[in-house]
Amino acid sequence: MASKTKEQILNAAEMLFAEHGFADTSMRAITQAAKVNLASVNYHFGSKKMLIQAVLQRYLDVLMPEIDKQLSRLLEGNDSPNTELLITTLVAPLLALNKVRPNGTAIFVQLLGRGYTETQGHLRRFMIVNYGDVLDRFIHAIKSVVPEMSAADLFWRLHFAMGTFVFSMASSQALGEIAAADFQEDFDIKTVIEKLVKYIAAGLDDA
Amino acid sequence: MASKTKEQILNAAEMLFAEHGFADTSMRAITQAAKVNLASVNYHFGSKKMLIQAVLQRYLDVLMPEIDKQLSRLLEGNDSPNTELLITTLVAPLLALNKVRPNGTAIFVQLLGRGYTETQGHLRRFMIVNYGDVLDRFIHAIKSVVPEMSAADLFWRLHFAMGTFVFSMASSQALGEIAAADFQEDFDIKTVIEKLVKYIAAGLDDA
DNA sequence: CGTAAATTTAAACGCTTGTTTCAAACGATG
DNA sequence: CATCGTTTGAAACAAGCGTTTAAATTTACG
Repeated sequence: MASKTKEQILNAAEMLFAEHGFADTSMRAITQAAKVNLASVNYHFGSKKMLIQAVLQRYLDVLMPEIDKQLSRLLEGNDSPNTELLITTLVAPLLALNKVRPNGTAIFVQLLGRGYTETQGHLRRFMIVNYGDVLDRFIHAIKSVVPEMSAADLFWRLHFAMGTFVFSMASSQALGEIAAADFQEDFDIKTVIEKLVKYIAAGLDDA
Repeated sequence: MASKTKEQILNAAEMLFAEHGFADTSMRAITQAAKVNLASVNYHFGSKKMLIQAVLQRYLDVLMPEIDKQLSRLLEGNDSPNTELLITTLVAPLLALNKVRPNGTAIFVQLLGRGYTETQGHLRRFMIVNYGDVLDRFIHAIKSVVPEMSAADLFWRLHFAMGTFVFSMASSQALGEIAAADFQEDFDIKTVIEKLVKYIAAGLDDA
Protein backbone atom coordinates (compact mmCIF):
# COMPACT_ATOMS: atom_id res chain seq x y z
CA MET A 1 0.00 0.00 0.00
CA ALA A 2 1.09 3.53 -0.74
CA SER A 3 2.40 5.40 2.28
CA LYS A 4 0.26 7.95 4.06
CA THR A 5 2.63 10.77 3.12
CA LYS A 6 2.52 9.83 -0.54
CA GLU A 7 -1.26 9.99 -0.60
CA GLN A 8 -1.38 13.27 1.27
CA ILE A 9 0.97 14.74 -1.29
CA LEU A 10 -1.05 13.43 -4.22
CA ASN A 11 -4.32 14.68 -2.76
CA ALA A 12 -2.98 18.14 -2.05
CA ALA A 13 -1.13 18.36 -5.36
CA GLU A 14 -4.06 17.41 -7.57
CA MET A 15 -6.27 20.04 -5.96
CA LEU A 16 -3.71 22.81 -6.34
CA PHE A 17 -2.71 21.71 -9.84
CA ALA A 18 -6.35 21.73 -10.95
CA GLU A 19 -6.99 25.12 -9.43
CA HIS A 20 -3.83 27.05 -10.32
CA GLY A 21 -2.07 25.00 -12.97
CA PHE A 22 1.20 23.14 -12.79
CA ALA A 23 3.61 26.01 -13.24
CA ASP A 24 1.89 28.23 -10.70
CA THR A 25 1.78 25.58 -8.00
CA SER A 26 5.00 25.44 -5.99
CA MET A 27 6.40 22.47 -4.12
CA ARG A 28 6.17 24.54 -0.97
CA ALA A 29 2.47 25.17 -1.51
CA ILE A 30 1.89 21.47 -2.08
CA THR A 31 3.83 20.24 0.95
CA GLN A 32 2.29 22.91 3.14
CA ALA A 33 -1.23 21.91 2.10
CA ALA A 34 -0.34 18.24 2.53
CA LYS A 35 1.21 18.96 5.95
CA VAL A 36 4.41 17.14 5.04
CA ASN A 37 8.02 18.19 4.75
CA LEU A 38 9.19 20.00 1.63
CA ALA A 39 11.77 17.34 0.80
CA SER A 40 9.32 14.45 0.88
CA VAL A 41 8.07 15.16 -2.65
CA ASN A 42 11.54 14.61 -4.05
CA TYR A 43 12.02 11.63 -1.76
CA HIS A 44 8.83 9.85 -2.79
CA PHE A 45 8.41 10.99 -6.38
CA GLY A 46 11.85 12.12 -7.50
CA SER A 47 10.89 15.46 -8.99
CA LYS A 48 7.99 17.79 -9.57
CA LYS A 49 7.57 16.52 -13.11
CA MET A 50 7.21 12.96 -11.90
CA LEU A 51 4.73 14.10 -9.28
CA ILE A 52 2.57 15.59 -12.03
CA GLN A 53 2.71 12.29 -13.87
CA ALA A 54 1.79 10.37 -10.74
CA VAL A 55 -1.20 12.64 -10.13
CA LEU A 56 -2.50 12.05 -13.64
CA GLN A 57 -1.73 8.36 -13.66
CA ARG A 58 -3.77 7.75 -10.54
CA TYR A 59 -6.85 8.83 -12.48
CA LEU A 60 -5.97 7.38 -15.85
CA ASP A 61 -5.39 3.95 -14.37
CA VAL A 62 -9.00 3.96 -13.24
CA LEU A 63 -10.52 5.77 -16.19
CA MET A 64 -9.00 3.93 -19.12
CA PRO A 65 -9.92 0.35 -18.18
CA GLU A 66 -13.42 1.62 -17.41
CA ILE A 67 -13.73 3.20 -20.84
CA ASP A 68 -12.45 -0.02 -22.38
CA LYS A 69 -15.07 -2.02 -20.51
CA GLN A 70 -17.92 0.28 -21.54
CA LEU A 71 -16.71 0.25 -25.12
CA SER A 72 -16.72 -3.54 -25.19
CA ARG A 73 -20.22 -3.63 -23.79
CA LEU A 74 -21.43 -1.18 -26.43
CA LEU A 75 -19.74 -2.89 -29.38
CA GLU A 76 -20.87 -6.36 -28.37
CA GLY A 77 -24.46 -5.37 -29.03
CA ASN A 78 -25.27 -5.97 -32.68
CA ASP A 79 -26.88 -2.56 -33.14
CA SER A 80 -24.40 -0.14 -34.66
CA PRO A 81 -24.23 2.84 -32.30
CA ASN A 82 -24.53 6.47 -33.35
CA THR A 83 -22.16 9.29 -32.43
CA GLU A 84 -24.16 10.47 -29.46
CA LEU A 85 -24.18 7.00 -27.98
CA LEU A 86 -20.43 6.69 -28.45
CA ILE A 87 -19.74 9.99 -26.71
CA THR A 88 -22.05 8.94 -23.93
CA THR A 89 -19.79 5.95 -23.45
CA LEU A 90 -17.19 8.30 -21.98
CA VAL A 91 -19.56 9.90 -19.53
CA ALA A 92 -20.09 7.00 -17.15
CA PRO A 93 -16.35 6.28 -16.66
CA LEU A 94 -15.72 9.95 -16.03
CA LEU A 95 -18.50 10.18 -13.48
CA ALA A 96 -17.17 7.02 -11.88
CA LEU A 97 -14.10 9.03 -10.84
CA ASN A 98 -16.33 10.73 -8.32
CA LYS A 99 -16.48 7.45 -6.48
CA VAL A 100 -12.73 7.02 -6.57
CA ARG A 101 -12.13 10.37 -4.94
CA PRO A 102 -14.44 13.17 -3.75
CA ASN A 103 -15.03 15.57 -6.63
CA GLY A 104 -12.76 13.34 -8.72
CA THR A 105 -14.48 14.00 -12.03
CA ALA A 106 -14.13 17.77 -11.87
CA ILE A 107 -10.55 17.55 -10.66
CA PHE A 108 -9.53 15.15 -13.39
CA VAL A 109 -11.05 17.07 -16.30
CA GLN A 110 -9.40 20.22 -15.04
CA LEU A 111 -6.05 18.45 -14.83
CA LEU A 112 -6.63 17.17 -18.34
CA GLY A 113 -7.20 20.69 -19.59
CA ARG A 114 -4.14 22.01 -17.79
CA GLY A 115 -2.05 19.18 -19.13
CA TYR A 116 -3.12 19.88 -22.66
CA THR A 117 -2.49 23.61 -22.59
CA GLU A 118 0.52 23.80 -20.28
CA THR A 119 2.72 20.88 -21.18
CA GLN A 120 2.75 21.41 -24.98
CA GLY A 121 2.02 17.86 -26.06
CA HIS A 122 3.83 15.95 -23.31
CA LEU A 123 0.54 14.75 -21.87
CA ARG A 124 -0.72 13.69 -25.26
CA ARG A 125 2.33 11.57 -25.88
CA PHE A 126 2.17 10.19 -22.36
CA MET A 127 -1.43 9.11 -22.89
CA ILE A 128 -0.78 7.61 -26.30
CA VAL A 129 2.17 5.62 -25.02
CA ASN A 130 0.39 4.31 -21.94
CA TYR A 131 -3.22 4.02 -23.05
CA GLY A 132 -2.95 4.07 -26.84
CA ASP A 133 -4.83 0.80 -27.26
CA VAL A 134 -7.96 2.06 -25.55
CA LEU A 135 -7.86 5.35 -27.43
CA ASP A 136 -7.40 3.48 -30.70
CA ARG A 137 -10.45 1.37 -30.04
CA PHE A 138 -12.52 4.45 -29.37
CA ILE A 139 -11.31 6.33 -32.43
CA HIS A 140 -11.91 3.25 -34.52
CA ALA A 141 -15.46 3.09 -33.26
CA ILE A 142 -16.02 6.74 -34.10
CA LYS A 143 -14.54 6.21 -37.55
CA SER A 144 -16.96 3.38 -38.28
CA VAL A 145 -19.86 5.67 -37.40
CA VAL A 146 -18.78 8.47 -39.75
CA PRO A 147 -16.94 6.50 -42.48
CA GLU A 148 -17.32 9.24 -45.08
CA MET A 149 -15.29 11.76 -43.09
CA SER A 150 -11.61 12.27 -43.99
CA ALA A 151 -8.96 11.31 -41.48
CA ALA A 152 -7.78 14.89 -41.17
CA ASP A 153 -11.29 16.21 -40.59
CA LEU A 154 -11.90 13.56 -37.97
CA PHE A 155 -8.62 14.44 -36.27
CA TRP A 156 -9.55 18.08 -35.98
CA ARG A 157 -13.11 17.47 -34.91
CA LEU A 158 -12.07 15.04 -32.22
CA HIS A 159 -9.71 17.62 -30.81
CA PHE A 160 -12.31 20.34 -31.05
CA ALA A 161 -14.62 18.03 -29.16
CA MET A 162 -11.93 17.36 -26.60
CA GLY A 163 -11.55 21.12 -26.18
CA THR A 164 -15.25 21.63 -25.74
CA PHE A 165 -15.47 18.94 -23.15
CA VAL A 166 -12.42 19.82 -21.10
CA PHE A 167 -13.09 23.53 -21.06
CA SER A 168 -16.76 23.14 -20.23
CA MET A 169 -16.23 20.64 -17.47
CA ALA A 170 -13.48 22.73 -16.00
CA SER A 171 -15.76 25.76 -15.75
CA SER A 172 -19.00 23.86 -15.25
CA GLN A 173 -19.34 24.94 -11.65
CA ALA A 174 -18.93 28.64 -12.37
CA LEU A 175 -21.20 28.43 -15.42
CA GLY A 176 -23.82 26.55 -13.44
CA GLU A 177 -23.92 29.32 -10.86
CA ILE A 178 -24.27 32.01 -13.51
CA ALA A 179 -27.00 30.07 -15.27
CA ALA A 180 -28.87 29.46 -12.03
CA ALA A 181 -28.82 33.18 -11.27
CA ASP A 182 -29.91 34.14 -14.78
CA PHE A 183 -32.70 31.63 -15.26
CA GLN A 184 -33.87 30.91 -11.70
CA GLU A 185 -33.39 27.28 -12.51
CA ASP A 186 -31.00 24.71 -11.15
CA PHE A 187 -28.67 22.85 -13.48
CA ASP A 188 -27.15 19.77 -11.95
CA ILE A 189 -24.05 18.21 -13.46
CA LYS A 190 -26.04 15.47 -15.15
CA THR A 191 -28.20 17.98 -17.04
CA VAL A 192 -25.17 19.92 -18.15
CA ILE A 193 -23.44 16.78 -19.34
CA GLU A 194 -26.50 15.79 -21.35
CA LYS A 195 -26.52 19.17 -23.09
CA LEU A 196 -22.78 18.85 -23.63
CA VAL A 197 -23.04 15.39 -25.16
CA LYS A 198 -25.66 16.59 -27.62
CA TYR A 199 -23.53 19.58 -28.56
CA ILE A 200 -20.41 17.50 -29.08
CA ALA A 201 -22.21 14.81 -31.05
CA ALA A 202 -23.74 17.45 -33.33
CA GLY A 203 -20.33 18.96 -34.03
CA LEU A 204 -18.76 15.57 -34.64
CA ASP A 205 -21.47 14.14 -36.85
CA ASP A 206 -21.29 16.56 -39.70
CA ALA A 207 -22.25 20.01 -40.88
CA MET B 1 4.28 57.44 -32.31
CA ALA B 2 5.28 54.62 -30.07
CA SER B 3 9.01 54.39 -29.51
CA LYS B 4 11.08 51.86 -31.37
CA THR B 5 12.02 50.07 -28.17
CA LYS B 6 8.39 49.74 -27.12
CA GLU B 7 7.47 48.10 -30.39
CA GLN B 8 10.43 45.76 -30.33
CA ILE B 9 9.39 44.64 -26.86
CA LEU B 10 5.77 44.11 -27.89
CA ASN B 11 6.75 42.16 -30.98
CA ALA B 12 9.14 39.91 -29.13
CA ALA B 13 6.81 39.46 -26.17
CA GLU B 14 3.75 38.44 -28.15
CA MET B 15 5.70 35.78 -30.01
CA LEU B 16 7.14 34.27 -26.86
CA PHE B 17 3.87 34.56 -24.95
CA ALA B 18 1.99 32.77 -27.71
CA GLU B 19 4.57 30.02 -27.93
CA HIS B 20 5.36 29.34 -24.29
CA GLY B 21 2.61 31.03 -22.31
CA PHE B 22 2.81 34.02 -20.01
CA ALA B 23 4.21 32.34 -16.93
CA ASP B 24 6.93 30.49 -18.81
CA THR B 25 8.21 33.54 -20.65
CA SER B 26 10.72 35.54 -18.61
CA MET B 27 11.49 39.21 -18.91
CA ARG B 28 15.04 38.28 -19.75
CA ALA B 29 13.90 36.11 -22.63
CA ILE B 30 11.73 38.95 -23.93
CA THR B 31 14.35 41.67 -23.69
CA GLN B 32 16.99 39.41 -25.16
CA ALA B 33 14.79 38.58 -28.15
CA ALA B 34 13.87 42.24 -28.52
CA LYS B 35 17.55 43.26 -28.24
CA VAL B 36 16.78 45.83 -25.58
CA ASN B 37 17.86 46.28 -22.02
CA LEU B 38 16.17 44.26 -19.30
CA ALA B 39 15.01 47.33 -17.42
CA SER B 40 13.26 48.87 -20.41
CA VAL B 41 10.16 46.71 -19.99
CA ASN B 42 9.56 48.12 -16.55
CA TYR B 43 10.43 51.60 -17.75
CA HIS B 44 7.99 51.55 -20.68
CA PHE B 45 5.21 49.30 -19.38
CA GLY B 46 5.56 49.36 -15.61
CA SER B 47 5.41 45.63 -15.01
CA LYS B 48 5.15 42.27 -16.71
CA LYS B 49 1.42 42.16 -16.05
CA MET B 50 0.90 45.47 -17.81
CA LEU B 51 3.04 44.30 -20.70
CA ILE B 52 0.72 41.32 -21.14
CA GLN B 53 -2.25 43.69 -21.20
CA ALA B 54 -0.53 45.92 -23.74
CA VAL B 55 0.20 42.95 -25.98
CA LEU B 56 -3.44 41.86 -25.93
CA GLN B 57 -4.84 45.35 -26.26
CA ARG B 58 -2.84 46.03 -29.39
CA TYR B 59 -4.85 43.27 -31.09
CA LEU B 60 -8.21 43.83 -29.44
CA ASP B 61 -8.22 47.48 -30.44
CA VAL B 62 -8.04 46.38 -34.04
CA LEU B 63 -10.22 43.28 -33.80
CA MET B 64 -13.24 44.58 -31.93
CA PRO B 65 -14.11 47.58 -34.13
CA GLU B 66 -13.63 45.32 -37.12
CA ILE B 67 -16.10 42.79 -35.74
CA ASP B 68 -18.50 45.61 -35.02
CA LYS B 69 -18.22 46.85 -38.59
CA GLN B 70 -18.75 43.38 -40.10
CA LEU B 71 -21.71 42.82 -37.84
CA SER B 72 -23.31 46.05 -38.99
CA ARG B 73 -22.76 45.14 -42.61
CA LEU B 74 -24.31 41.72 -42.11
CA LEU B 75 -27.34 42.95 -40.19
CA GLU B 76 -28.07 45.79 -42.62
CA GLY B 77 -28.75 43.28 -45.37
CA ASN B 78 -32.40 42.25 -45.31
CA ASP B 79 -31.58 38.55 -45.60
CA SER B 80 -31.61 36.97 -42.17
CA PRO B 81 -28.25 35.25 -41.73
CA ASN B 82 -27.79 31.69 -40.53
CA THR B 83 -25.56 30.55 -37.70
CA GLU B 84 -22.59 29.63 -39.84
CA LEU B 85 -22.70 33.03 -41.50
CA LEU B 86 -22.75 34.73 -38.13
CA ILE B 87 -19.80 32.74 -36.84
CA THR B 88 -18.06 33.43 -40.12
CA THR B 89 -18.48 37.11 -39.32
CA LEU B 90 -15.74 36.62 -36.77
CA VAL B 91 -13.38 35.03 -39.27
CA ALA B 92 -12.64 38.00 -41.50
CA PRO B 93 -11.71 40.29 -38.60
CA LEU B 94 -9.52 37.55 -37.18
CA LEU B 95 -7.78 37.00 -40.49
CA ALA B 96 -7.41 40.75 -40.90
CA LEU B 97 -4.97 40.64 -38.01
CA ASN B 98 -2.54 39.04 -40.43
CA LYS B 99 -2.32 42.39 -42.19
CA VAL B 100 -1.74 44.24 -38.96
CA ARG B 101 1.27 42.09 -38.11
CA PRO B 102 2.95 39.12 -39.78
CA ASN B 103 1.28 35.94 -38.52
CA GLY B 104 -0.95 38.15 -36.40
CA THR B 105 -3.99 35.87 -36.50
CA ALA B 106 -2.21 32.81 -35.20
CA ILE B 107 -0.42 34.82 -32.55
CA PHE B 108 -3.59 36.48 -31.33
CA VAL B 109 -5.76 33.39 -31.08
CA GLN B 110 -3.03 31.63 -29.17
CA LEU B 111 -2.71 34.59 -26.84
CA LEU B 112 -6.48 34.49 -26.38
CA GLY B 113 -6.36 30.83 -25.44
CA ARG B 114 -3.45 31.37 -23.09
CA GLY B 115 -5.21 34.31 -21.51
CA TYR B 116 -8.34 32.31 -20.84
CA THR B 117 -6.65 29.28 -19.38
CA GLU B 118 -3.74 30.92 -17.57
CA THR B 119 -5.18 34.05 -16.02
CA GLN B 120 -8.25 32.45 -14.41
CA GLY B 121 -10.95 34.83 -15.62
CA HIS B 122 -8.98 38.06 -15.58
CA LEU B 123 -9.04 38.22 -19.36
CA ARG B 124 -12.77 37.47 -19.47
CA ARG B 125 -13.53 40.39 -17.20
CA PHE B 126 -11.08 42.61 -19.04
CA MET B 127 -12.82 41.92 -22.33
CA ILE B 128 -16.34 42.37 -20.98
CA VAL B 129 -15.42 45.67 -19.39
CA ASN B 130 -13.62 47.05 -22.43
CA TYR B 131 -15.52 45.53 -25.33
CA GLY B 132 -18.83 44.45 -23.78
CA ASP B 133 -20.95 46.42 -26.23
CA VAL B 134 -19.59 44.60 -29.26
CA LEU B 135 -19.98 41.24 -27.57
CA ASP B 136 -23.57 42.08 -26.65
CA ARG B 137 -24.42 42.94 -30.23
CA PHE B 138 -23.04 39.63 -31.40
CA ILE B 139 -24.95 37.59 -28.83
CA HIS B 140 -28.12 39.45 -29.72
CA ALA B 141 -27.61 38.56 -33.37
CA ILE B 142 -27.12 34.89 -32.52
CA LYS B 143 -30.32 34.95 -30.49
CA SER B 144 -32.31 36.26 -33.42
CA VAL B 145 -31.02 33.46 -35.64
CA VAL B 146 -32.14 30.64 -33.36
CA PRO B 147 -35.26 32.15 -31.79
CA GLU B 148 -36.79 28.76 -31.05
CA MET B 149 -33.93 27.81 -28.74
CA SER B 150 -34.49 28.37 -25.05
CA ALA B 151 -32.41 31.02 -23.36
CA ALA B 152 -30.84 28.40 -21.15
CA ASP B 153 -29.89 26.16 -24.04
CA LEU B 154 -28.39 29.08 -25.91
CA PHE B 155 -26.45 30.09 -22.85
CA TRP B 156 -24.92 26.67 -22.51
CA ARG B 157 -24.17 26.23 -26.18
CA LEU B 158 -22.54 29.63 -26.46
CA HIS B 159 -20.24 28.75 -23.62
CA PHE B 160 -19.55 25.34 -25.09
CA ALA B 161 -18.66 27.09 -28.32
CA MET B 162 -16.46 29.55 -26.49
CA GLY B 163 -14.73 26.64 -24.84
CA THR B 164 -14.18 24.92 -28.14
CA PHE B 165 -12.68 28.01 -29.67
CA VAL B 166 -10.46 29.07 -26.82
CA PHE B 167 -9.13 25.63 -26.09
CA SER B 168 -8.48 24.83 -29.73
CA MET B 169 -6.68 28.08 -30.24
CA ALA B 170 -4.55 27.64 -27.17
CA SER B 171 -3.30 24.34 -28.51
CA SER B 172 -3.57 25.16 -32.20
CA GLN B 173 0.16 25.20 -32.76
CA ALA B 174 0.80 21.88 -31.06
CA LEU B 175 -2.15 20.30 -32.85
CA GLY B 176 -1.02 21.73 -36.15
CA GLU B 177 2.41 20.17 -35.74
CA ILE B 178 0.93 16.82 -34.82
CA ALA B 179 -1.48 16.95 -37.73
CA ALA B 180 1.30 17.91 -40.11
CA ALA B 181 3.35 14.94 -38.96
CA ASP B 182 0.42 12.53 -39.12
CA PHE B 183 -0.99 13.54 -42.48
CA GLN B 184 2.06 14.94 -44.31
CA GLU B 185 -0.03 18.00 -44.95
CA ASP B 186 0.32 21.57 -43.76
CA PHE B 187 -2.55 23.21 -41.92
CA ASP B 188 -2.32 26.96 -41.79
CA ILE B 189 -4.36 28.94 -39.34
CA LYS B 190 -6.94 29.85 -41.95
CA THR B 191 -7.75 26.21 -42.67
CA VAL B 192 -8.02 25.38 -39.00
CA ILE B 193 -10.32 28.33 -38.34
CA GLU B 194 -12.57 27.32 -41.20
CA LYS B 195 -12.88 23.78 -39.85
CA LEU B 196 -13.53 25.23 -36.44
CA VAL B 197 -16.29 27.50 -37.71
CA LYS B 198 -18.14 24.60 -39.26
CA TYR B 199 -17.82 22.58 -36.10
CA ILE B 200 -19.01 25.40 -33.87
CA ALA B 201 -21.92 26.31 -36.15
CA ALA B 202 -23.06 22.69 -36.23
CA GLY B 203 -23.03 22.49 -32.45
CA LEU B 204 -24.80 25.82 -32.05
CA ASP B 205 -27.52 25.26 -34.61
CA ASP B 206 -29.19 22.23 -33.14
CA ALA B 207 -28.94 18.51 -32.62
C1' DC C 1 16.04 -5.60 22.57
C1' DG C 2 19.19 -4.01 19.05
C1' DT C 3 20.27 -2.91 14.66
C1' DA C 4 19.61 -1.69 10.01
C1' DA C 5 16.69 0.34 6.77
C1' DA C 6 13.22 3.71 5.68
C1' DT C 7 11.43 8.04 6.45
C1' DT C 8 11.12 12.77 8.15
C1' DT C 9 13.25 17.02 9.28
C1' DA C 10 15.55 21.64 9.06
C1' DA C 11 18.72 23.97 6.59
C1' DA C 12 21.09 25.39 2.84
C1' DC C 13 22.21 25.09 -2.06
C1' DG C 14 22.40 27.25 -6.70
C1' DC C 15 19.56 29.30 -9.83
C1' DT C 16 15.93 32.17 -11.90
C1' DT C 17 12.44 35.34 -11.31
C1' DG C 18 10.53 40.47 -11.60
C1' DT C 19 11.92 44.72 -10.09
C1' DT C 20 14.87 48.72 -8.63
C1' DT C 21 18.82 51.62 -8.68
C1' DC C 22 21.62 55.19 -10.36
C1' DA C 23 24.99 56.67 -13.42
C1' DA C 24 25.82 57.21 -18.42
C1' DA C 25 24.24 58.40 -22.96
C1' DC C 26 20.99 60.49 -25.79
C1' DG C 27 17.97 64.03 -28.11
C1' DA C 28 15.40 67.86 -28.55
C1' DT C 29 15.03 72.82 -27.26
C1' DG C 30 16.37 77.57 -26.06
C1' DC D 1 26.87 75.07 -27.51
C1' DA D 2 24.69 74.21 -23.16
C1' DT D 3 20.94 72.26 -20.76
C1' DC D 4 17.29 69.55 -19.24
C1' DG D 5 14.00 65.82 -19.60
C1' DT D 6 14.00 61.19 -21.65
C1' DT D 7 15.83 56.87 -22.43
C1' DT D 8 19.29 53.28 -21.90
C1' DG D 9 22.86 50.57 -19.44
C1' DA D 10 25.10 47.40 -16.14
C1' DA D 11 24.56 45.85 -11.77
C1' DA D 12 22.41 44.52 -7.76
C1' DC D 13 18.26 43.52 -5.14
C1' DA D 14 15.04 40.57 -2.48
C1' DA D 15 12.12 36.79 -3.13
C1' DG D 16 10.81 32.47 -4.79
C1' DC D 17 11.85 28.33 -7.18
C1' DG D 18 13.15 23.00 -7.33
C1' DT D 19 16.48 20.27 -5.39
C1' DT D 20 20.12 18.37 -2.23
C1' DT D 21 22.27 17.39 2.01
C1' DA D 22 23.04 15.21 6.28
C1' DA D 23 21.49 14.55 10.75
C1' DA D 24 17.44 13.07 13.53
C1' DT D 25 13.70 10.17 13.94
C1' DT D 26 10.66 6.40 13.13
C1' DT D 27 9.71 1.83 11.51
C1' DA D 28 10.53 -2.96 10.58
C1' DC D 29 12.73 -7.22 11.53
C1' DG D 30 16.03 -10.85 13.14
